[in-house]
Amino acid sequence: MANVRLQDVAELAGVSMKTVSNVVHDYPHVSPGMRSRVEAAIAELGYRPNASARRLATGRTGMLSLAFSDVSLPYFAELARIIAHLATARGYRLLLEQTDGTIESERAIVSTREAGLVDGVIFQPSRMPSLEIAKHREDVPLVLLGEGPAPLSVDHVMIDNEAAAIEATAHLVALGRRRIGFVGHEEFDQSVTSLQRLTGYQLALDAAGLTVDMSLVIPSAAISAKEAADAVRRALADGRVFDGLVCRDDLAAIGALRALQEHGLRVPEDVAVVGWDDISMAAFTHPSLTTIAPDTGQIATMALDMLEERIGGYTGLGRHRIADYSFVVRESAPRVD
Amino acid sequence: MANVRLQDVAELAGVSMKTVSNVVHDYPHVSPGMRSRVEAAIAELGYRPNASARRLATGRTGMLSLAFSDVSLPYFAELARIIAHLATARGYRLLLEQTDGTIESERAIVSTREAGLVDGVIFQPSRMPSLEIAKHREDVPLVLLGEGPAPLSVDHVMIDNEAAAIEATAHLVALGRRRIGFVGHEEFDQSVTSLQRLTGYQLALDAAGLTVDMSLVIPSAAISAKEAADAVRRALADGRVFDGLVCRDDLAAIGALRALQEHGLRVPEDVAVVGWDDISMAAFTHPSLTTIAPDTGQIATMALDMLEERIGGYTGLGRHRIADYSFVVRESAPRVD
DNA sequence: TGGTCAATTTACAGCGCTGTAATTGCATAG
DNA sequence: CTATGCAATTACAGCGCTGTAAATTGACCA
Repeated sequence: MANVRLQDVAELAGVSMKTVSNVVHDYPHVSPGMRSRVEAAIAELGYRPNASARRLATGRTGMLSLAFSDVSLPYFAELARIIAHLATARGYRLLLEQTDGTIESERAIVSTREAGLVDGVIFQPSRMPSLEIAKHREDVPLVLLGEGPAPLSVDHVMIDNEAAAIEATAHLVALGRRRIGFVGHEEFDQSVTSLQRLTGYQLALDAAGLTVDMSLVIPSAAISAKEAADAVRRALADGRVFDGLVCRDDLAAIGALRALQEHGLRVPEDVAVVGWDDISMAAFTHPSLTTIAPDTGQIATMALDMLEERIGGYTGLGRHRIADYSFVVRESAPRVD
Repeated sequence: MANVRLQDVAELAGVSMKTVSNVVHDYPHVSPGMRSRVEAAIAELGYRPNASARRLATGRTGMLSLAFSDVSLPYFAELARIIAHLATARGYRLLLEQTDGTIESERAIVSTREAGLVDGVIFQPSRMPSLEIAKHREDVPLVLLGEGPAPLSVDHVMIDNEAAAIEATAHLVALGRRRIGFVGHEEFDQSVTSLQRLTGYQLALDAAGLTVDMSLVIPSAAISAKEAADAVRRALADGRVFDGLVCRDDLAAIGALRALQEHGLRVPEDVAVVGWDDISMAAFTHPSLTTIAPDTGQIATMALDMLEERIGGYTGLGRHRIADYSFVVRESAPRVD
């Protein structure tokens, strides 16, 4: 059971280490006789290759790390699932890194203390602007998710947050809503994501000839259903009146739904609500959520494609890819007839 | 920028490799002068230790793998979050492995092809019985989550599913419910978890002098809100009548809530619902969910404690630890007055 | 019987770091 | 002024695998 080495297998089979190595790797030019002899020896000794040694010799780890604030946020969990699957299909294992949205952890992601830990990193920052990321960057291939355009020395994948926010807001306008609020962005220390969505919201109101009423822009102490619900409760208690709500994400929408219902307001009759992310739960809330659905499969694929190109040695400028999204209409803000 | 080695730093500082290594590791017996000289050289060259080489030399990887069916299930995502945090605090990084609940992937988890990939594995099986796990087991430290008691050569952490199911069911009985169903377990190929919960449900009904009506035991095609909702919809369309529902997990409960509401039934007035897991969403559904809340922090801590003992060389028999849970009463099955 | 060429197989030098054992330097005691 | 002991530092042999280049084998043909 103790550590069996390539050497041991080689001795038992009476061949060189390299031949055993070739058999293990299905190297084509190995004669059938040799192959079966070696395989027998491998089976007899219960040999298993040592990953660390292989990595040291080849310089590749076969691992990618995926970094974002918090896996327990459904959007990230669902994204992690997809990326993990695709990465596995490409022969990589996935390391999970949570930053909790603190800038220190984010810096730690970008400037790794150790070399040779992973072959590449997929990172969705929430605090660091890409300018700083570009500076801190070490020589590990890196692809950013969900960041805005910026001094690009690093690859990016994102959806057009602004356009999506415009679409969501315009949908509420088309439903005849006039007092449309925005819910769930950070109160201070705005993330780039929230900012882009807010911008789209404002642009759409503007285009519809509506003015933004700042009392209807309701920040939340954190990205969570709880904080969003609290924020909306306070706004309602405060006497704010709205007939439509664009939410920073589905969690905020779920919190808002809850607060509205507690307050005796009907969704969508009294207040129409649009969420963001299309987490799987969005189809099962009551009412179900109309929401922006980023094409996470495409996001994951684009990110992995670019990452593999970098790993393969590509050193061009940062690329900036826009992934698709769709607008999923459900009960909380039904289709316009 | 190219690879700087310990050797390079040593030459620049005019000392031996080992001294540099000692500085890097904060080895106590290094004179202050030497230390600062070496640190200057490290900074000048931008040296970063190579993880693979270190691992090969020490035999430790500093990585744990966490394996379960699917990170996008909220319970697992939330568990992963906690385990990742605690693991980080103990100096480990977490590798994510999803099995999709297939027995092949589960076998792959237990009988790793490569040695030296991770120092230990935390694994929540959904298909493999622990007897088979015990057989397939390679020599990587392993702790199982959520498995039932069984031929124990492997460590386990679980909550008392049966007792919790009894408590949940008894709560509905105490609310005066007499036609209590069970929702959301697998239709075929029952997971151990579902089985234990079903057993508790039956025992509690039995203890209350109620007979189990098999038409109220509603399996679901998969562990998801969607399938649970479909199953409940079919049951209702079928004319089945119930006034209480014990759900295999919160996802099933959320699906059930949705199907009941579509059918015009009020929760909890017409049907009281109890979920399981206390995922963070459980407090924000409408109505919020009464649910079994496993102490995931404790589960994670126990698992890591045992795993570290194994990594440290402990080779005793498998231990079987029972973690706490609490019963959280919310709107979907309110407190008995 | 060689000669030629391609298919197999091998020897060996690292990959970069750590553990062990040995060595050096230096202060204190005798 | 030497003996003693301890702290600081070093030399070096691996950890187990792979890539390279060279060696061997064998088939086939002249």
